[in-house]
Amino acid sequence: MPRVRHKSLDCSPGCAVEATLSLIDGKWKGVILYHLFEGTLRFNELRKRLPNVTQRMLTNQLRELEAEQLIVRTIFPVVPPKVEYCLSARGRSLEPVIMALKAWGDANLDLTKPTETQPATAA
Amino acid sequence: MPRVRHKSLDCSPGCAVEATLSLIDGKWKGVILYHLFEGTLRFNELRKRLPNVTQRMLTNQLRELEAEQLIVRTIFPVVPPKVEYCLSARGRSLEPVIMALKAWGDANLDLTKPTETQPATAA
DNA sequence: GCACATAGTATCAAAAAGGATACCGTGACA
DNA sequence: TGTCACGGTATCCTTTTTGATACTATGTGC
Repeated sequence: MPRVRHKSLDCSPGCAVEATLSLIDGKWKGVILYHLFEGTLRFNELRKRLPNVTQRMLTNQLRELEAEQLIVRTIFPVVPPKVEYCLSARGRSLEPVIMALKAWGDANLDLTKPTETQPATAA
Repeated sequence: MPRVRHKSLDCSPGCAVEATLSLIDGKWKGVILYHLFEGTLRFNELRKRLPNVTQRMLTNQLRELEAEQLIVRTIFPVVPPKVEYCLSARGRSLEPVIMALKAWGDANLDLTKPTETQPATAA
């Protein structure tokens, strides 16, 4: 059982909000989950989608998500090593949360992709 | 400007998820926002609704939420001091997010209120 | 033998988040 | 004068999260 954000929330109203947040609030977790909604991905595939993530952080966060049973990690007995990650049913049920987060971010935050897709027209 | 969770997300797909999370992921922020959806609250009213929160943490988190323009802090020129907190329009637009978090937590997490409402039947 | 691909692990350090506790300023009232 | 209500602030400390960097194990192919 990883980090417990609140020792005891005494389940006052709203505690479910905090409890859910505590499962997904580590750096990169939100975006990891977002990408896994598209389907199963391997370690390096995930890594390529997350700019600037370190191996260590990616591993750590994946392990925590796994421990909370939000994702499933499948190890293949082959060489080179092959490991796949996909959402569990429980993880998949977070879709409304993740999509609400994305929708709010898209609507309310100025997230500009410097170049690459949209050449400096809105930058 | 408080903590920046990612120096630069380069706005890869899904970065809005992380960006939004970074605004609400401090301890107590989720539940603070939840309570403010019911309406304006004073410092001590909030405090009473959050078991175990320290003054320091409550103040800090409120200040951060204010800095991100999610809440509005109104100071009344009276003694004893009177300060009110309410959601900004921007903060109010987070309702789908907060409610999705709560719904998921209610459905998927075993949040048992030790006693008070339900005398030790499920504890 | 070496290089490769893959998914890590190990170790140390820096930065950030959160906790504990005492203290503070103001006007009003007895 | 002291006490009260209120919303803090100050200070020091502990814990957690994240970062940086080097190293690892395995089979395969040259």
